[in-house]
Amino acid sequence: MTDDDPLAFEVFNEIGIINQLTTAAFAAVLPKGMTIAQFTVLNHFVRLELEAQSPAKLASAFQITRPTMTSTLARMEKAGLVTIKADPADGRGKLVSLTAGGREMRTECLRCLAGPMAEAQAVLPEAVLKQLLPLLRDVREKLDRLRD
Amino acid sequence: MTDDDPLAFEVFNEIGIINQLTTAAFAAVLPKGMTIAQFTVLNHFVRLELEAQSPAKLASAFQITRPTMTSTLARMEKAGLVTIKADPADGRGKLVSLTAGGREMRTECLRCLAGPMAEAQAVLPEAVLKQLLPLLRDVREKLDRLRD
DNA sequence: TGCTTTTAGTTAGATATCGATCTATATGGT
DNA sequence: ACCATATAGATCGATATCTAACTAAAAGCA
Repeated sequence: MTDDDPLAFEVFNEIGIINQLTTAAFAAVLPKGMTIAQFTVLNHFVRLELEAQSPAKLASAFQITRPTMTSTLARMEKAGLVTIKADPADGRGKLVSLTAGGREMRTECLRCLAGPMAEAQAVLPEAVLKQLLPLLRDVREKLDRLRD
Repeated sequence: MTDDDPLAFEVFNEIGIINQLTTAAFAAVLPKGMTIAQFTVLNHFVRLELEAQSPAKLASAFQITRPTMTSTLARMEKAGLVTIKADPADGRGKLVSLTAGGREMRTECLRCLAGPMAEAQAVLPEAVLKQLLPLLRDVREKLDRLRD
């Protein structure tokens, strides 16, 4: 807003607002009971063609803490979107798998997201997005490396 | 991650991750009990040199809903960071003001944030940030307009 | 004036998120 | 083999966020 802020601060501020606007818009159109967090998990399994994955790996893939993933997975299991079994190879671990219902829900979510997505793409010039993507990837990777 | 995603989707995804990384890093260093949301309110008052502001205007400034602002302000009032009075000019409204304690807390937060901020700026080339800022502002404004 | 609509704020209920802490199991070093 | 450390999950308590629904007051309009 003002000029006396560090550049990075203003960048992070814009990013925060954009994140809020997009997640709110997307969440609003998802099927009743579905959330972005849950959709993200469904999408992860399908896109990477995973059979089974541990909660810890899922948490780390999305940069969230294990307790967060525990609670999200519990809701997803309750909703019949995933199954959670003990890991036979590791007494501490669990293995999460997608159910058929989870797969269908992911497809349904994609259908629901298409509208807002198209709206966004309609107002955002492709040139801007193409410029943004590599810059954001660079920032994300550098911040990610900073994390440890 | 994969190539078959719409460009905008990937951009929003990167933005989401960056947001998560930065807010987590900043939140971690704030004084006990302080949060990003509360700091943002403190900062807003000081930067814009506001005497008093209604909760509704604050909510709209940060793109959050009024219920969210209600709860954040309630915690801030309890912590002695702001005062909340009835608006004499509008029977429905309230007026929020910073207390001396709130002002001090904002300064203290800035001190705490300086470290992580410097770390971030150290790894993020200024050139990249300078390129990013106008692009992000453009995207934010367009998405914001889409909201209504 | 009086009714309708809009706006401000709150309350309730839900999810996501975190840090701190606990239990159980695995791993590593002596 | 044994003990110390590290890792996987779960539990707890807190905050931020949303939508839906409610109350009260202002604004608009006939």
